[in-house]
Amino acid sequence: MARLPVYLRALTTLSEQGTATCSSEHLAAAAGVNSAKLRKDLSYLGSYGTRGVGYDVDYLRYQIAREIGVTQDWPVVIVGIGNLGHALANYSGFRSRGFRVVALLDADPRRHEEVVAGVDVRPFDDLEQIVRDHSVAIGVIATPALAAQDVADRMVGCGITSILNFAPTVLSVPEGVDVRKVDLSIELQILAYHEQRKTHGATT
Amino acid sequence: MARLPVYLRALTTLSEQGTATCSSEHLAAAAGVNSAKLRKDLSYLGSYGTRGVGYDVDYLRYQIAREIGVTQDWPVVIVGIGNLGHALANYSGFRSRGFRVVALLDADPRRHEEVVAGVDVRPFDDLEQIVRDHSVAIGVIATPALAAQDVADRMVGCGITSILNFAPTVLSVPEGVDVRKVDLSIELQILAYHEQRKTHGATT
DNA sequence: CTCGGTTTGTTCTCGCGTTCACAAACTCCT
DNA sequence: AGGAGTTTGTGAACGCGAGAACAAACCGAG
Ligand SMILES: NC(=O)c1ccc[n+]([C@@H]2O[C@H](COP(=O)([O-])OP(=O)(O)OC[C@H]3O[C@@H](n4cnc5c(N)ncnc54)[C@H](O)[C@@H]3O)[C@@H](O)[C@H]2O)c1
Ligand SMILES: NC(=O)c1ccc[n+]([C@@H]2O[C@H](COP(=O)([O-])OP(=O)(O)OC[C@H]3O[C@@H](n4cnc5c(N)ncnc54)[C@H](O)[C@@H]3O)[C@@H](O)[C@H]2O)c1
Repeated sequence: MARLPVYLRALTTLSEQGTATCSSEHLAAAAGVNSAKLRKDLSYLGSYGTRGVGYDVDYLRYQIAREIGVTQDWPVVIVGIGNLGHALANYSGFRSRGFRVVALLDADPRRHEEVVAGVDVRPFDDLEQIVRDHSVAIGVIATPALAAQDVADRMVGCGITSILNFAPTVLSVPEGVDVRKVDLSIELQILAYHEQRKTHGATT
Repeated sequence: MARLPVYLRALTTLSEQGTATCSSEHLAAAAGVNSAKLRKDLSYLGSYGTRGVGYDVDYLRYQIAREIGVTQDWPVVIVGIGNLGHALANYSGFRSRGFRVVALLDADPRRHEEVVAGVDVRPFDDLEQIVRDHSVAIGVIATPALAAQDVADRMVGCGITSILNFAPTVLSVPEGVDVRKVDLSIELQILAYHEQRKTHGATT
């Protein structure tokens, strides 16, 4: 389920606050979901709670982390080191959650002199070798929209099976490759849509 | 619906390619959805297609833009001009879609000397005045997680009713305020989850 | 040991979104 | 003008996730 990471973060927060055990009601409130939904999600992993008591925070946290795969170390490559690529490379929240940026790639030779967050920017053509050397399975695309499909094809071609795409394009990839799209303009447009309905008061 | 912006972008692409009219099948492929779903979504706005022919690209594009509210100009404030805030402020895709960044706010006085993308960074305490002067309805939070709830409260307090949150926290806001959350770590964790299932081959 | 209070795990129902399938409507060719 | 082919708009069935409700299990007090 896509909610497990949210639970994981809520549990981490609780653990840092010194909470040793918590009820589904409490955790659900921290995660912003219904308590019945939370219990159903957790029961899908197994019976890690104790009736009448609740869940052991650290134990449940480990179980969810194991289920998601955060106990492993995931090597990641980022392609397109522009505005967004810089921010992503500098983001500490990735490493702390088991994701290790092994390479930053860009097609622009002028970028290749840069070192961002301790990793030097390398030519995009190094992709195949880097993916092979580090067994990379996850790639991040932060290039302009026009280049995104080409980058995705190259990624798929050398064995990457999960792509996080920031470019505003629908990528076509073969079966078995997961793509998640983050489109900030669309997020804003959805907000604007609701905003317009609020003020304009359309009822239809 | 949350898919309208996707259709809008697909239509824009088609228009730039010189396509004057298109079938629901064609547009659905470009948007990555089922054609029946697309037709039902569009019929919700009205009957803008012609049977046996398809949809007039530019006409439909305008109708969707009007429905979403992209024909208007939406003033936006960004709070937290760190790594991510810089990238957002520099992003040209916002302005081209009707969103105008009227202010960049940060609590750190050292940031106040900076000018990012032609807009100078101002103290966070200027929030109320800026929102009032520009009738801002949409706020973007790019601060660390600990500050996010405080920032959201201040935003709500001065009349902002739509928030785009990049901090990894669940914000609690009163009824009537929309919050959309973008959490990149969660996106990666979802990919890792599927990745693990692929390789490890769990069947349960 | 028993009983009341508490909380999980699960079942059942409801509602929504998706998808199929088809009639209505339009174009073009003859 | 008429018919064949094409495409929209929509009614109906399907599937699935969400939420309510309840029984089973656990703890602690007496
Ligand atoms: N900056 C933002 O806040 C933001 C917000 C939303 C979406 N986006 C999207 O993210 C993407 C990147 O945005 P940005 O602001 O960083 O753009 P940018 O122009 O600053 O950076 C793009 C980088 O990609 C590199 N590049 C171009 N073609 C390439 C290729 N074929 N292979 C490898 N690298 C290539 C360029 O050299 C450049 O360094 C864009 O698609 C944009 O629409 C950005
Ligand atoms: N950088 C990324 O790529 C990335 C990716 C995913 C999520 N995030 C999240 O986005 C947020 C920002 O990330 P970042 O890398 O830009 O962090 P950052 O530390 O570079 O920037 C945060 C900025 O917020 C300012 N700030 C702190 N408290 C504030 C307050 N109360 N009011 C106003 N401004 C305040 C700081 O002065 C700083 O300039 C974080 O919550 C982070 O978890 C960032």
